[in-house]
Amino acid sequence: MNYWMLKSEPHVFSITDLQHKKSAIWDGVRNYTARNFLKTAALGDLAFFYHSSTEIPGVYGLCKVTETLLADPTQFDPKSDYFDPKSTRDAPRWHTVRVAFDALFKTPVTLDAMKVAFKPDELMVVRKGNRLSVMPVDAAAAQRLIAMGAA
DNA sequence: GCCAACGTTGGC
DNA sequence: GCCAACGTTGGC
Repeated sequence: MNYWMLKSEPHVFSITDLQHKKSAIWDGVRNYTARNFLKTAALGDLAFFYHSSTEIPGVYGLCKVTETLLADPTQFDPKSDYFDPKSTRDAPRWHTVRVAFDALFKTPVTLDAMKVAFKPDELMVVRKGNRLSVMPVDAAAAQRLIAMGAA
């Protein structure tokens, strides 16, 4: 099983939004590196839900991959901010996953806390200049994050 | 294929 | 709102 970190701006879509919806397609990823990571996600993978561009950025909980290799529907929608005129139904450019709400962290793991707890080579999100919205998390770091969130 | 200009992300 | 650190675009 793989672990991921998924970034979202909470004023657009937050983990409590996901909690209410139960599950959601992770749409709007328009970066090839991030998409390529999403394409390797497998059923049952666990993802850390990261709130970005907010007062206290950090991981607020967990979700789980329940469907893989979905064509992101927003790429076909001319009214969507994520519309991609170069994408066709036959050859979609943007694939993503569906995630289901799993848990809220008892204690959110803030970016500040992650910077203290992890070296840059241990966790991508604390690397300088990192802007990826989808990142892999290795098993050791994942276990530590889960422990920090549950404490 | 190079690279300048431009756009975006996201912390601060 | 600023700006660093990217990624993308398009002329050549």
